[in-house]
Amino acid sequence: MRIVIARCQVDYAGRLTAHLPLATRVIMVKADGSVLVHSDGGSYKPLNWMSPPCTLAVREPEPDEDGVCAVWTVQNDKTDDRLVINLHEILHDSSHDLGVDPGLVKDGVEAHLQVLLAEQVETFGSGWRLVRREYPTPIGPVDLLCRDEQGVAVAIEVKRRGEIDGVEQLTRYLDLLNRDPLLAPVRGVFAAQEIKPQARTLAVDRGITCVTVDYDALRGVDDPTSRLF
Amino acid sequence: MRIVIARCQVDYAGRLTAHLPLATRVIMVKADGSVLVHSDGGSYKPLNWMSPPCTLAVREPEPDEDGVCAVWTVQNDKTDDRLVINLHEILHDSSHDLGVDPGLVKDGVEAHLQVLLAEQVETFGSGWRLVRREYPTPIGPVDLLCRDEQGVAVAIEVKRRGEIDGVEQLTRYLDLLNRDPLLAPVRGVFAAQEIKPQARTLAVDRGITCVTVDYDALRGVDDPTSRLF
DNA sequence: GTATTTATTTCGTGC
DNA sequence: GCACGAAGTAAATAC
Repeated sequence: MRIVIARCQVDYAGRLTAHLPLATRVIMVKADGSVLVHSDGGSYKPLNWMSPPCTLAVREPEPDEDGVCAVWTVQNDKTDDRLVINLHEILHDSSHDLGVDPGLVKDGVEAHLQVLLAEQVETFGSGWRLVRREYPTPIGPVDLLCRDEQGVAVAIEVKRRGEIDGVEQLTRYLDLLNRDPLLAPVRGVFAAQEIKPQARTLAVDRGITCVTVDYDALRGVDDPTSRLF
Repeated sequence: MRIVIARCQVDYAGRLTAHLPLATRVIMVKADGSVLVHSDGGSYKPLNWMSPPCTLAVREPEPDEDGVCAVWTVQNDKTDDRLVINLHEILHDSSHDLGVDPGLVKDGVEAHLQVLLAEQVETFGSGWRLVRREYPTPIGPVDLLCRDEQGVAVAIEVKRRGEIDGVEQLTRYLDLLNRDPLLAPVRGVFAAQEIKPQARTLAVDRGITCVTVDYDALRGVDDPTSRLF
């Protein structure tokens, strides 16, 4: 990992064209050759960057390139994406051996929510039972297929954040499932930690029940031995 | 901007829980208090981070925290998201004044594609004319509304990459527009630089015409004085 | 390998 | 300020 702090001007050409005027920024060059240009604010996203696989070439400035002390060209090895950095003044330059990172361990994503709800289908109503998780259809699996207390089939779409796309997806599943005489009529439930107003409106309009689920509460009831970690 | 290179262990708790085992990494602390933890590879995305607004608190290790030389806690000011960094060995620590960044100038996104197509509706067929760009409907504006060579109304959805969502969106617009007796019948055209097979299948099934557009060719014909820069 | 879905998405834009 | 759509989306996962 090489870290350079420099007054520089950056141009990107590839899927779009972007330009950064002359200013002081941090340039990170990673072991795989990828380059990140960061400012002193904003989010975790760099102002400009080049993803691996790519190659960094350094050249001296031409006589007419006024004030430039070096030109870095980072060329993607597979596409014609290119990043050109005109360095005007280098304020810091250091290299460090970091080794390979052991990587991140995660928990709490949609998959886990689906597992928890499958274990606790009574969240939706007393007497409900799970038919199966990832119930297959020709256009993809439905998250959960259940039977309610009266034995009526219910297709449940699980999202962390419920948006309009999820309602469209569930609608397509319901259309298909209702063609199956062994299942029909099939009701729909849209379950998410948070449901956007537009999504809720569309769902209700289509006769789909919206359920807001509490992830922490589900996790609290969860059997600790089945935890991901 | 403060840059620290250290052997550290990182834990995030918030919308999910994530853990980074002990390893050497780069920690960036930006002027707005945000923190980024980078490894020497992967993408431009940090392994772990905290977005502003947030506050960094540093404390001495407890006697039972073996091998830890400092504990950094980065707490989001608005949510209960928290990042805890256990520093075991600091290999580098420097601070730099970068000033405010003048920001990025972009070109080539969907908006520009829409402008180019609006200027060159004959791309779709000889004799076509533009009624208006961003034609309003109750559920949002249609990218382009045109009349074909026979005067039939056509709603055009423009995307850089044509996916199934875009077809769903155009379908909703067409449903609405076809209720307007002054417009009906309204045809649909799905225009993108690249159209995914599934999206194409769905579009064709719904009687929507798919058009693959060449951005470079459109730009080549473009009047240079109307360019964004 | 390709296609699909998710994301601690982030980021802009319109209301 | 909130809601929605796009992103040089990137990254993980299913097929």
